[in-house]
Amino acid sequence: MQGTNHDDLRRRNLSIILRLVHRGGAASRAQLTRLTGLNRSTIGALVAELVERGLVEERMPDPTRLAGRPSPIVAASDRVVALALNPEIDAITVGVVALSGVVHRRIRFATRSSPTAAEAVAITVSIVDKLRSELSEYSIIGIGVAVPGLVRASDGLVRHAPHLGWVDEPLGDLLAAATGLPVVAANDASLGVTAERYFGAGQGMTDLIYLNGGSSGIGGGLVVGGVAAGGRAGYAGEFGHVRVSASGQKDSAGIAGTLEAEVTRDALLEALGLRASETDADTLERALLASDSPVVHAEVARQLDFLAVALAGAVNVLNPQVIVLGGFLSALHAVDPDRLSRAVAALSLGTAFDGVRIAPALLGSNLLLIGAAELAFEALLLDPQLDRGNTFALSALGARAAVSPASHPR
Amino acid sequence: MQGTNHDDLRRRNLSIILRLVHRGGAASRAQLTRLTGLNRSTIGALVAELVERGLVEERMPDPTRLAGRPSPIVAASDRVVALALNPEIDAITVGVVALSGVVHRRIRFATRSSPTAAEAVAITVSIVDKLRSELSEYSIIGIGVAVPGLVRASDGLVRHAPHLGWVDEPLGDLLAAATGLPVVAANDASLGVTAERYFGAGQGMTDLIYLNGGSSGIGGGLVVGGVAAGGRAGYAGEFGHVRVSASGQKDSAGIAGTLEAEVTRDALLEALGLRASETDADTLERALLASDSPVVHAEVARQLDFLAVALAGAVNVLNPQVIVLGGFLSALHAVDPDRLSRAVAALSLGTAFDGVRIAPALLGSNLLLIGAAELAFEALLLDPQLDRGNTFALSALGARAAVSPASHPR
DNA sequence: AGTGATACGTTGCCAGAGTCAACAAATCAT
DNA sequence: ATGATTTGTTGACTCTGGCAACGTATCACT
Repeated sequence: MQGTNHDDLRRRNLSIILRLVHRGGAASRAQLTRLTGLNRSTIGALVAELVERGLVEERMPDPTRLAGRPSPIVAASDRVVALALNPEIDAITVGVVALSGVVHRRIRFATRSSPTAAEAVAITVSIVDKLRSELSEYSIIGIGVAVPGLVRASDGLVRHAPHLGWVDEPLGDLLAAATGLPVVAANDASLGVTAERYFGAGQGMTDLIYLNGGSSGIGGGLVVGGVAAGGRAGYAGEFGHVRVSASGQKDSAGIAGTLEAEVTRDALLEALGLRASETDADTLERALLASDSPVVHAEVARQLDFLAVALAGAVNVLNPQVIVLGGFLSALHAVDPDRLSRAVAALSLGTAFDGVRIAPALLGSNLLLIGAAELAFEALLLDPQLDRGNTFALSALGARAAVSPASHPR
Repeated sequence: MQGTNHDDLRRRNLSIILRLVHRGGAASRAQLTRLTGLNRSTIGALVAELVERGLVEERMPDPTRLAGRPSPIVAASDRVVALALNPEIDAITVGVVALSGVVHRRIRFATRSSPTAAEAVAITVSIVDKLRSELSEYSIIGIGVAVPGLVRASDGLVRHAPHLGWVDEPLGDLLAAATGLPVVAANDASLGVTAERYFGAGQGMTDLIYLNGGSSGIGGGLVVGGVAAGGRAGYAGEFGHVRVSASGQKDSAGIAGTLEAEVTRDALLEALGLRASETDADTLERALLASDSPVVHAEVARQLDFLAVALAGAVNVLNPQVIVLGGFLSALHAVDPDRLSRAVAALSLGTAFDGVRIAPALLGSNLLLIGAAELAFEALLLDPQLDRGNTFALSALGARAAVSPASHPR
């Protein structure tokens, strides 16, 4: 329970304004005045400080059709960026995402085999090194990592990433040492919920559930009472391992009858007669919608019914406003939204399900990059007055081979 | 996204101090200084304001064995109270709970049959009326109601309380009109979690799950990321209706195979050969522990295994620090804690279950009164500067029959 | 075009809250 | 009794947001 003093007050207000323009998009000063309830002069002073720190930019007019003096538009800067990293089985993806929401760059480096943590770091460093000249024009806040597995929130230790074959890999520390930048890492699904919550299907929601179906399982995340649920150690959101059936079918963790064991993309592909390697999310959805095979329909119905058990459980316990489905779960939902709705309704309390919307995820392939960048931005959003040694980090990166990280000043 | 101005700052700091002494018990000024990080002089001023408002009292010294000038002890007032109300099938319980945590009074009014909402209000008013002289010495903040059913958080409308047979009863409005006091109502289980969180087995926890087993079902509540989860409309925490089995056994809401359908107190009593009416929670626990009947053991094992399914699901999704079990679930747990632990471990991700403690609820019969009072105190804790017209309310109460509530000033 | 209305940024002054430093007070240790 | 230590108290200070008057930029109507 921290007390609040004068400095905190300023910080908070700066933070609130920066959050507003970052998450809500550009806004006029007048709008900020109304949204925050602060005085015009105060907004003026706060915006001025943010401009001076290079965090926001003021664009003039904007074709306004209102009477009165036009209000300058305040927008989050394009030049303040976070690096986003997403290691996967067959590729490392690095993104350069601006505070304004723009994804400046997105580089996918395909790997022959699943990379080790050290390889992932090396590849990231080499990609970033190639971008040096471009990056030198930006202020780099830090690196956000979306890991397909369980990550300890405190230090970015990857506890267990089954698909990558990583166990207790100190990815966060390795990356920080190699780049000199602050690194934050989290589970990919929980970053998906962050992205969808601020920029996608969950905008403005305080209670939402997000489930993502990937090739290797089902993950998810949740927002409860406006707070992203991390749990005791950041492992919350593992909807895939919730039990939904009495069958003996086991999932990747060896637990029987779970959502992940019953609802799989592979089973859908098999029913459709498609190959996993050549089927992305959109193709799958189109194929499912186009199919009139009774086998496919039966499989879809079976999976929807199991999905409903998990969703109903979550509805009863969390009484959310919206359930967002991503990946192949979105395709599954698209085939027969009514069936899913009815099944969830049948298995949940009427009052709790009342008003719950089931919606497909809106953000596509940039989802994880945006989520990961958001994670890195969080420190800045929390304290816009924080000094950032971005130039340093970059030079450190260039000299990485020659100088040991420990010898850098600071 | 509200901005913070000077007044808010003061309010926040007052709020933080009041919360600290209310929830953490009495503390010296020096301790408050350390806890909040605020300046000594600031703490002095803030405490002085709280004293002046009658919300806290300063007791002198306290046998301290430290060197230095002794610091006055700041304690929440005994004279600032909330009324707590808990309507049940066979009784109405009214409590007078002080901000200090003391339960001044607890009056149980047995009813022959399940009371209607109007009857509950009438009984409450008459009980409060009898306490008039005692209450006149107190400052009454408001009324908190713990309802065994679904309550809309915004206005205290009881949507559905199956055991009382209430549907859409505007209990909150009725009580407010009859007493002139602010009324807040919530589900009894979610108030249980509040009470346990602040004063019981969940002290200091940011992520906890609470399940309570009552004679008529299983309810619960949860705290996620330090925030009590209410959900979209305050219906969160209905663990009883989560599906745990493929059986056709239906629960009170007509859903098959749920926790509430499989895990019941009646089944335990039947196995033990006991009568519901003459068995309270303690008796049940003792009987279960003493029994060596294989029938009883089998039933306990069966129920524990189903309970484990629900808990494991919650563990996977929420990654809590502690699971608190109340009511007959506490007794069930006491019989074979290891079995439950092992079963939950087997059904949840190792990393997510790692470090989760399963503990019995600590607060006994005052649980709901404390939780309900806490609900009523919340407004005061949020804004200690709020003016309260307590004297008014009391006189209004006495004159209730003669004067219509609308004609009261303010 | 000219004029008024409207909306908004700017400026200088003010009030309130927390900080700071010096001092006083109350205890323990020697 | 003296000093060390911890803490409350007091008044000067700083910083932040509020406020009101003023200036400015647009729209709408004549």
